[in-house]
Amino acid sequence: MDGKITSTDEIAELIVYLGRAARGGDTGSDLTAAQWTALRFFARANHVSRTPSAFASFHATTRGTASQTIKFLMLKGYLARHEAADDRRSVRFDLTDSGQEVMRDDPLRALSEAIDRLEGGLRAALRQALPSLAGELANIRDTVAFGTCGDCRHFSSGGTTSYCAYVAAELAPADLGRLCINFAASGGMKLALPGLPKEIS
Amino acid sequence: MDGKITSTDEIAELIVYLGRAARGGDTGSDLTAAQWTALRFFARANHVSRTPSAFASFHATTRGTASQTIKFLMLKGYLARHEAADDRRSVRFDLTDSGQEVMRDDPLRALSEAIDRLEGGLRAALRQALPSLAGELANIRDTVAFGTCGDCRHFSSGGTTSYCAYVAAELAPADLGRLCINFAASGGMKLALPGLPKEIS
DNA sequence: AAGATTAGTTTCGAAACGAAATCAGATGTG
DNA sequence: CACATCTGATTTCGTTTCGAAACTAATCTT
Repeated sequence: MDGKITSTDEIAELIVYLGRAARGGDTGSDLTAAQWTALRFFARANHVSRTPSAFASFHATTRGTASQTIKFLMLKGYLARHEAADDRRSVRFDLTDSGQEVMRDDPLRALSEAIDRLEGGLRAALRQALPSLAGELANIRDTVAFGTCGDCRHFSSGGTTSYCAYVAAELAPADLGRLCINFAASGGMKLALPGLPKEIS
Repeated sequence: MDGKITSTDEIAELIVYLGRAARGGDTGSDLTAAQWTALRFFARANHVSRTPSAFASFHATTRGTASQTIKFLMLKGYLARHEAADDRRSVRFDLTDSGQEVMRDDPLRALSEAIDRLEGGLRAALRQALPSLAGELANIRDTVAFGTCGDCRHFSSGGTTSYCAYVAAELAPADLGRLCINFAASGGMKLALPGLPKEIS
């Protein structure tokens, strides 16, 4: 195998390039790239996933580093810390009003705008291809994948209600489009079971 | 505008997520993420773009930081330094044989494999959508875009020959799929002209 | 009850980074 | 030509980020 550049490699590199180009936008705010990623994660994760460990896993870093990032956001007043009721080791972080507000300056908005200007068919293709890629990559790497409840195998829709078989409970409608650490792709992928679900707090 | 999560935002976040998830793969090699990005860049940039400045622009960092990363790769013996013939301030870095070899352990390979397993239509859509996104994003940000010669406005194909209007010279066939710092999207985008082209050395 | 796991945090050293200063060569203007 | 300006590359310095490891506490397993 020589160093030939294939079309596939070009795509892979473009994804990395876009991801990096989008992260630092200098919107004048005072958050670093890691802090933006964390704030974004806590804004978009469902309530069982808004923990330091889940964020560390999502961000492919250690829990220690994740703790530091979160601590800073808490000092800034963008995140509020809540202790879980069922497991006293666990904590959950939610965006404060001030955190919601600063999210409006998310530098990722520029990328979103670029996506909005894409031709509709291409955007639909992205909407289909990227989650699939995330699942495949997690499979190859043998790590946990992230995805939204609506795309998850544990999810089932019964008429007007939404149910998650993993936490064995009804889902809030808002959670349908949210990230979950217990995500399992609908295809034939392996589950990553770290134990079994607890009550939702 | 409240904090509602749109499908477009999901796509943007997925791109960032994939870009980060792909970067650190722990292939057992001794390169950091920044060093991998640099090595990959010098492996895939055409010969007028294999300079510290071009890499700094590509990687959205300063020339100083870029110099350090490159210096390390040179100490490792992965990059060779060549002084440009036409402009004696300028230097060019090329992969050594040893650099070519270590590229086989590129952690990005996992993402490439995932892309390879995509259904063909989706892969083609990515191949079309991502360069377009890169151009749009650069446009919004008012920065320089990167793209391959084959997608570039300066490029024209005359039968068996390939020509670049920017350097006013024939293109090596291998450069067609290579990154160029003088890239201009085919659409109606602005040019970033830092002067005018010199001879190719 | 004892050991193993898991969640979260803290500490510490290495790496990345931005800003600024330096130097050499190239370009532009009067 | 002389002078100012600009560009490409590098070095230094201080700050920030990050990963690894150590640590505490709670939970799970047997």
